[in-house]
Amino acid sequence: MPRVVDHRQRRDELIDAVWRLIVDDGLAGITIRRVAERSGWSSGAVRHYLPTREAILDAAAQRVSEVIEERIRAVDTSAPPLEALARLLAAVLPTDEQIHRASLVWLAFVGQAASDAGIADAQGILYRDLNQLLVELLTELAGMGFRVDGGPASAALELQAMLDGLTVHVLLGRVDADSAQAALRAAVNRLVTPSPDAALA
Amino acid sequence: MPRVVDHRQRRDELIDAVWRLIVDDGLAGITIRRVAERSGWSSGAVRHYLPTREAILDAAAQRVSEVIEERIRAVDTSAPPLEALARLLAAVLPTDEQIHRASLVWLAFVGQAASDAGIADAQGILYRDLNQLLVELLTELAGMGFRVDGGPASAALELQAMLDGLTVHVLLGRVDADSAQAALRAAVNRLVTPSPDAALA
Amino acid sequence: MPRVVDHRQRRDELIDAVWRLIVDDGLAGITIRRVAERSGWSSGAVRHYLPTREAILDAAAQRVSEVIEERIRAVDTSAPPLEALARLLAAVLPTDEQIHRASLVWLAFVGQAASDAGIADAQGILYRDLNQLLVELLTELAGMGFRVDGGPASAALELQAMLDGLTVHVLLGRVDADSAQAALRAAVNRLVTPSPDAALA
Amino acid sequence: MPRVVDHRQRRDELIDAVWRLIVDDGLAGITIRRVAERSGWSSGAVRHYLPTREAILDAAAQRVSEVIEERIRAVDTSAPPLEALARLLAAVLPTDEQIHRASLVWLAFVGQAASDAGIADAQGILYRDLNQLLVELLTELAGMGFRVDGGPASAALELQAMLDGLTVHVLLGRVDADSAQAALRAAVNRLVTPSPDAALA
DNA sequence: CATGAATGAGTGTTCATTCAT
DNA sequence: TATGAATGAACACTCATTCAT
Repeated sequence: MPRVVDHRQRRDELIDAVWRLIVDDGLAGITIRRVAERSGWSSGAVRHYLPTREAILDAAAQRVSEVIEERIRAVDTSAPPLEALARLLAAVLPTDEQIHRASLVWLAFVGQAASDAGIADAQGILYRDLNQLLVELLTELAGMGFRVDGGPASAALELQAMLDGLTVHVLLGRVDADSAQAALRAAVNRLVTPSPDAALA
Repeated sequence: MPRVVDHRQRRDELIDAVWRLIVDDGLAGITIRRVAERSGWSSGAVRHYLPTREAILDAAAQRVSEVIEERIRAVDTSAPPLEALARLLAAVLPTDEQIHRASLVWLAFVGQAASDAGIADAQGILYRDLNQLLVELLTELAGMGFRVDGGPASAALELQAMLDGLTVHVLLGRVDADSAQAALRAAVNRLVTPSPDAALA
Repeated sequence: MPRVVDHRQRRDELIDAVWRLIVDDGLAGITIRRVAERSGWSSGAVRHYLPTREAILDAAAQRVSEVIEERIRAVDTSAPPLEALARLLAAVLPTDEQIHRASLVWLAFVGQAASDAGIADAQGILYRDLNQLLVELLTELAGMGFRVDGGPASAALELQAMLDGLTVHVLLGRVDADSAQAALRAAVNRLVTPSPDAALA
Repeated sequence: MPRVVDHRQRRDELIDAVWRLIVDDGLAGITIRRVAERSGWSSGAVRHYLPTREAILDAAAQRVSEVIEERIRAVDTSAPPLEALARLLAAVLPTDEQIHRASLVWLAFVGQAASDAGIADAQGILYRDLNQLLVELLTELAGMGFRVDGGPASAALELQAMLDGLTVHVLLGRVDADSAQAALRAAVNRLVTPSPDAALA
């Protein structure tokens, strides 16, 4: 049993080294040797936990999803739904160090997803999970009498697109994180409005 | 007199081969040998026009910008501004074969832009040019009495983020092109509305 | 535990292969692939011990100095000083197989020393060590009442020049080793003569 | 006829470029491309005068011999023979810019001569011509009543060895030109002495 | 005579991977 | 579990050489 913990921890150390390499040099900078050097282990030891280069990249990509999912789950959904929605979107925008790093790695993999099934899977799960959560929240809001323009599915699609687009632009230094967050809030306010009925009530 | 060769055309042939390789195998699939094989030229001949791997990638990235800029310029801006705006956004979404290919290559490079100055430059120019055009159109609309929510700069930022986000999702098969286009149109209609004054007139 | 290997011995094997290549084809014949073939190892294995071409050449050049220094140290300096001097010079002339091979490699590197600091260093050490030893012996002889024409420093310079010149000519087949040795002995006898005082005694 | 002059002149230009490359980077720095760049001609043009790399190197090596032979022939042999001998040796030591450059190129080729017949030939001719001239002068001196230690052939061998050895050491910065010249003069004076008979006369 | 386009072999080097210890 | 020796293919790049113009 303690062995398992060791194994998990060692793998995490290695994946962290992979992330650092990706942040510094991009995906092209990932080689087993460099992962070994960065992590302080021998290349043979790396192989025990991440046997091939593909495994290394898959693990790093999967970890991105895990980290972001964790942030999503950490959002307090007991708040008023409109506030919860805003917090959720804020949680996945690259606003602090942790999510910024994770997003940089995500960005590095996005281009690979088009021609690499493993990467596409890891990113697809993240996409679908967030999409599902957005649809749920928007459906809940609709049930509470809010007007959700175009319906929950369509609104979720718009928000998620804007979220990913803003993430790209923030990471590439074209937009600052505050403007991105403001833009996202404005979009939410335009998509989800108090219903006329509610206003009458 | 030396053999006469149309340098521009040969370069274009080679870049086309590079694009095909990127579409098929992603950026990692680009090697000088493969470019040579795909293009039907020897590796030495490739070197005449694209002397290093970096030059190959830069040329391919720059071509993305050129192709998309061309599509932007081809949009009929003499149409009513709201229609022109819609057409512009439709023109850069991956709806037909040409822009789909270009966008796939764009996507492959997006992740590299974070750690490669040359790529970042080529993509930055495209970003700024489109941003400027969006701001201009939205400013024009504001001048015509439309209400542009948050002002032209903010609205342009939102639209461009959604555009890039949708592009990513369409390319990765998460959203179909029609839904993307509909989402974009809906966003425009929510951002740009006939002013109350105009309604009275 | 990793496979246990005698690094020193493996390196020596490789350097020996390098020497054989230099003797056969000159410096221009040194490529990593050829070193691998000659030594019977794979190119990747060569890299373990001599990671770059420069390292290969430096190691080969350094070995020349080591081999010749060893021969110098092997000279019996307890013999009468005039005899010791003659033996020293004979030891570094290409008279037997070992020194002949070493001198051929030395010759191959001499031309490189003018534009390669690493080679120049390896050869410079050898030059200075031999020069110092010559000066010491000549000084000793002067102290014993011999007349050293021009003084020890000047005489050492002359002898070392003649030694290297003779080496070149022997290696290039212009002079046979016996004539070279005779010439060197004659030069010594002309430079170092019994003093008139001693003659009187 | 004027064509021939052109051809000769063009070749000389090219060989001069080769020399400059050798002086700067050593023999390994010689490539046809670099010769073309240095000379200001296209690589195709170089080929007209020096069709292969081997031809380039042979021409450069041969020119060394020509330049040095010219210097030898320029020595005034009408001077008193002992003086003429000193002047001859001084003329071929790297004392001025021209002979220094030529000697650097000579040095670069010396190591190649052991494994390259073409180079060996060019250098062999120079060696033999100088040897012959030395033997002649020494024989003449012997005929004039001087004592030539060991006889003209042996003395020539010694002087030529010292000359080449000193050249190497001067070029590699181990000995300055003045000391070299002094050493050579001292050696001459030791080898060639006024005969006792002559002294009586 | 002169150009430079084109070839394809060869270079040093890096790499993922295997495996004996 | 862990090491690092060993392999050999692949990489970017350079080169000498050929040849159409």
